[in-house]
Amino acid sequence: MDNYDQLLLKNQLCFPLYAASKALIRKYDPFLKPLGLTYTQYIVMLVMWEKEKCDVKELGEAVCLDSGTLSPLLDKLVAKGLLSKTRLSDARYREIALTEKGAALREDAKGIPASVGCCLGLSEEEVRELYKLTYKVLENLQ
Amino acid sequence: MDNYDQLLLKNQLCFPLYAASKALIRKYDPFLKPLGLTYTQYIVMLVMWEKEKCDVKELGEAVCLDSGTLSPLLDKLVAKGLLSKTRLSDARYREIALTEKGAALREDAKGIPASVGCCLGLSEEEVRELYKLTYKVLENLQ
DNA sequence: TCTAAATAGATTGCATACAATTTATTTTTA
DNA sequence: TAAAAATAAATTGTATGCAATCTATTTAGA
Repeated sequence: MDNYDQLLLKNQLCFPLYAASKALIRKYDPFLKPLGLTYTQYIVMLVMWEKEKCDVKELGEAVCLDSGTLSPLLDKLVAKGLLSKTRLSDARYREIALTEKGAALREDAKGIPASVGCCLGLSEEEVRELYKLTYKVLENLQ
Repeated sequence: MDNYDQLLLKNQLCFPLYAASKALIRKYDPFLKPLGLTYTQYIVMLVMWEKEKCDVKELGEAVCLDSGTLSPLLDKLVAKGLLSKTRLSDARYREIALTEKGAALREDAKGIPASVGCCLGLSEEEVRELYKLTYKVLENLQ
């Protein structure tokens, strides 16, 4: 352990986390393509299917994205007819809301988690462990 | 467990993996800024510090990036004087090599893994477990 | 109440990512 | 050996990410 070199790629934790994340995101693509969604758009729709309506900041906190990413992305989802964006009485806020079309898309997405999940090749316990550890990292880093 | 809804964001494994990866990458920024590197450039330099020289494809496999990302990124590292790029006798290949300046930068990077590692808030065993699981996912998805 | 501070969201600029295509070169094979 | 297939790297086009800044509005405070 004396010669343990922290600068070797294989001794870095960040790299497999980064690479696994990218690889997993790519696994969604063939399932999301028929729905006309990108991965990031899918994450946003997941939150909207839960919340029905919210403002941009609240949405951003839920998906860990700032307005620099969300603003143009929401415009695209509005253009697709999946979401709507309106000014609130406090005109600094925008209300993002699910449209009927957006709500209907949920049915088409139902099978996706299971389809992707089986590519992982992890046991249920390993999935739980990975889930727990990544959330712990996420919370500690925020 | 009957009402377990796979489409809830909190029931997705992909999201904490994706968000933790982004959060961890951002932790590197203040340490990399003095070296004039981005996170992706740092990952590439990690490999070059090990290999000294290699072709673009080999590098791409090591860092899980394709030529679409690597070509412009390598041009930037060459422009910074950290790497060199030359044609090989088989003129389809380019040899990417560490310059003296690039090799010297390694000293400045030595403390980075430890600096970032302590932000994680994980025990050594948890780090090992997360490392193992993310590599397993990465291998299974490739 | 008038102005300064605060706040939400949009915009700008730069750096990835990656699929798909293109270009340059080498290897195969009919 | 000349055309076809294969291969490495570059280019193109689209979609993030995010820091930094800007704009519009609202709130606080002298």
